[in-house]
Amino acid sequence: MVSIKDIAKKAGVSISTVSYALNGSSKVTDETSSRILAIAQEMNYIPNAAARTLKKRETKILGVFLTDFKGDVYGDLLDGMKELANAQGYDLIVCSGKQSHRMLPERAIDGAIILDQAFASEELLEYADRNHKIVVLDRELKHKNINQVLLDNKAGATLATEYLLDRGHKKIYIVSGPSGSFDSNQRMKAVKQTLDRVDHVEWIEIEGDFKKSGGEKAAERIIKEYKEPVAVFCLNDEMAVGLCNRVTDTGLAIGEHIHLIGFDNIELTRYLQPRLATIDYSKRKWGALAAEQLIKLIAGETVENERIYVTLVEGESVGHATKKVY
Amino acid sequence: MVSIKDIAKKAGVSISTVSYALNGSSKVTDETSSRILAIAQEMNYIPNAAARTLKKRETKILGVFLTDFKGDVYGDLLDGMKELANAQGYDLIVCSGKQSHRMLPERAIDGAIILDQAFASEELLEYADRNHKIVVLDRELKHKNINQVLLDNKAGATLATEYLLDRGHKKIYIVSGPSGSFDSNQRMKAVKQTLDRVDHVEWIEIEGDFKKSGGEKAAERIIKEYKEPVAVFCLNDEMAVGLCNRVTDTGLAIGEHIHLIGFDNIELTRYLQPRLATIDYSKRKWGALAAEQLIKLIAGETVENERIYVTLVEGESVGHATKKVY
DNA sequence: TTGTAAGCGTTATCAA
DNA sequence: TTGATAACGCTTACAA
Repeated sequence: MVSIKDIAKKAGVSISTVSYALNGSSKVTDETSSRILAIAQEMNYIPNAAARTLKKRETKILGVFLTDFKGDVYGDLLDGMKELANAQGYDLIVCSGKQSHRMLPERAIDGAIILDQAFASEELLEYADRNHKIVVLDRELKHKNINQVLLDNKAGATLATEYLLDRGHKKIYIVSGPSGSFDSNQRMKAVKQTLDRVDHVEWIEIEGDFKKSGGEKAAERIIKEYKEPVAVFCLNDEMAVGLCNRVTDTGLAIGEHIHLIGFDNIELTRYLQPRLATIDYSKRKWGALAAEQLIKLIAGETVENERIYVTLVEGESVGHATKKVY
Repeated sequence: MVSIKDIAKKAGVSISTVSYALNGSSKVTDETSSRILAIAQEMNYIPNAAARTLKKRETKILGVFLTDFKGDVYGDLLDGMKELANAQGYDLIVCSGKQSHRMLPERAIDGAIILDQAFASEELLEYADRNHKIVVLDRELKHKNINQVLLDNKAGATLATEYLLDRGHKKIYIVSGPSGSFDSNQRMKAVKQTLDRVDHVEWIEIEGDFKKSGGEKAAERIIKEYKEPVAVFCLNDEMAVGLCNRVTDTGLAIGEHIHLIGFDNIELTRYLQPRLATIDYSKRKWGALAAEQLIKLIAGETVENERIYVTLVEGESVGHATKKVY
């Protein structure tokens, strides 16, 4: 491995001069500088990240922590983060699993973006106490070293619920996420608030898991209980997909007997028939904003918590209820 | 930041004793050791990765390089890698984009797994020459520091083609991947070999891109040229999904007018109607094997190139051709 | 069993 | 403008 020492020897200068030259400092003459640069090139010099990090106490790397590498939400989100990070001179790495948590306290990364309910809040607070910078996308956490960039779940869930109500539906199933999920809980709360304000609407909560299997299970129950057209709000699209899938085997039709709306607008839904009504938001922007906030935190700037806005996407999966008189 | 120096001071021992204790060396008495460990705990000591790496010249981190963070193939593949890596004491990080390449030469990782056609082979060979360890999943590359773990594309493409032939199809469209893709080229070659051996079969190649849009475009051409039932082999599932999607708008039916087979068995296809015939392989095993080979390379062991075996998954997307007499 | 000290490859301070 | 040198936090050969 060739180090600045080797270059210094070959160039007949000191290591500090080499370091300055390599870092483009104006302290060294253009002449020496270009001579050193040429030698470095010729010797195939590559700086050593560990040494630089040890000295500078920064890696210029951001880490994102995910529950697993599956999941349809991640693509654009990560691309958005990467794009912004790169533009600011940072690299982005994606990690998953408990083992990789150590990267933050051991300073293998300059900061972390969290999208993993399995990453305990207490652990995050510990790291924040040690002055590590964190952005959370999946919970509320108050700390000077932690910033939140959260979806406007309340607006989204309200939008979806009102959409069903506007179309005259009087019986609504809500398929929730796992009980620990922040997004699920927030969405559920908004749904209840909205429904509590109206009369003559029956609603039933079914506990789901944010995965396709949860939607399938919910479908089974709904089919069994089926008497007349009903509406269903799956608190995420992935469950809506599972539900659709399960329903197509039966005589019931989405958008006619079962009126379905989801949340997330994942790519997969574009391949559903009929098109799924859902709640949309820019995953790319979400990622970029998270990265931006993290970089600001690292730079020592104070930042406000941010909110990602959502919109309703209509779809033929929700039709009008057949009129009834009470 | 608390370092071993601080612990040494508090414990009244030297830093080397602290280091030995922390690393569980038997050179130090259990008594001193546990005293030191207690103090370390109490002081909230966390080792510094950069310092350790600088000294030991290893990070215990493996890097995977992907084209982007989208793509349906990755989930299980990455989980498989992570699982094996973790079991062997390694962490896995996922990187994307040219900027992150530096992690390998700068020694921020101990080795790399490549699944990104945009990562030039010349660049990889340079790194290999510098003694960095690499496993490639998307090309053939001969070097003592590079190992290949490739899909058995030939077997898969042959299986798929023969499946269509067995069912009596006489006109077959092949939708290829982008021209630079190793997988596409290998699959295409096997298709041609198989088809060259039979008579009375007409086949047409359509250049695709391995993305949904490529399948959609191919669908448009096939629909325009449609006279009687035809077979289509999309060289990956994602294009098959795009093709299906485009076809459902027309009067033509998959499995009846257009007999379709894909390659990859991505999760998405499970939500297609009718079920897509395709070529399957264990993405999890593929990932695990890649990680295993890389770790062996890093350990200095010599390893043989490996091959991932594939199987045919039948589906209603391919029916029997209506008999014809020539 | 414990301590001393060198060294990993950088950056950065201070002198020259 | 350049050079000597300390320091970053750790591991490890060698000495005590």
